[in-house]
Amino acid sequence: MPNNQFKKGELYSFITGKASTAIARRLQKKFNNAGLNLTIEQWSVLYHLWKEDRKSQQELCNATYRDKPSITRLLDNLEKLQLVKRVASEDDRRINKICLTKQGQKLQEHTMKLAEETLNDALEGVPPDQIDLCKEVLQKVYDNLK
Amino acid sequence: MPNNQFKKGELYSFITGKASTAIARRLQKKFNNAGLNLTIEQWSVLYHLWKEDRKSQQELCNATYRDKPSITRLLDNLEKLQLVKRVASEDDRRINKICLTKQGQKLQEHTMKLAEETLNDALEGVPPDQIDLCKEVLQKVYDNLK
DNA sequence: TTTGATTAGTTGTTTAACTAACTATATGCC
DNA sequence: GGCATATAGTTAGTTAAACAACTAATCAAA
Repeated sequence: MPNNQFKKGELYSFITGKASTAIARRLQKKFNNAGLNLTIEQWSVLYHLWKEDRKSQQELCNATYRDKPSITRLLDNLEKLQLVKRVASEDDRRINKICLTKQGQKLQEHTMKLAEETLNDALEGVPPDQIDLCKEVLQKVYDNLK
Repeated sequence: MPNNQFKKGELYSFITGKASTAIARRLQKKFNNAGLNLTIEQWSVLYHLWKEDRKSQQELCNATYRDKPSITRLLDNLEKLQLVKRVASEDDRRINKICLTKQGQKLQEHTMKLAEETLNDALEGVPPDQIDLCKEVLQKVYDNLK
């Protein structure tokens, strides 16, 4: 086995796991320490609803890069936590519009602050132009695989 | 809510999810298409065993950034597939040395080739120096959060 | 207008991550 | 030797991802 392949393997682990899971774990810990009973996955759904409410489940799939069953279950749990409500669309009865509850809205400010902190922790000492370039590379990777 | 926070949110989603899950999904598909009954997570454990056999479970935890229960279950499944075997250490009976079976060894060449293909697909058109810089940024992120 | 295809969402099943609580072995100190 | 502590690994319970198979509503074309 040529050594080259293991080098690529290292690169693979960088891209697929290490940094991204570290960020998610850090944010999750901040949530837990703040007494917020919320998973990162649930937060990532709320995030897109804070930008624009009343999205359909399909729109949430596209926004969060998840498939439909994943969104169904995440919304099940978010409804149990009374953070969102499914509201049947009047125009098209197949569609659920997902609405934030008061409680769901209230979480925005605090959790976004914790997310910002997490990113600041993560990116400390990384120059802005390198952040931009890294973002470009990751976007390119995503586009390449679309 | 200042718009700045949503910009950071976008960055967050770039780093934590999009590209990395796209790569993993692509490789998983290659495995499935090749008729390999193997998850990416299982493969990532085998990967470290191919580099060096007879690692303890704790060493696999460190190598793969997983906790002990995760490794326990992954090894349960890898044992079911008869790709590895737990062998009690003679020096310290708390320790399991994880050994590749013949079948486990045989998977290396094919799957590493598919992983290399996946990385080539993912990184097509990205100059090597940008790949290196991206890798450095992700390493820095990981170190910042350690 | 009815039939066929498409779209939106749900359910079932398997695999995996994370936390907490647990057992068993080893180590260090008195 | 005996006790406290640390280390290696397992088990239990919840949440989530991926895939396949499913229901219900809509749309389009004959």
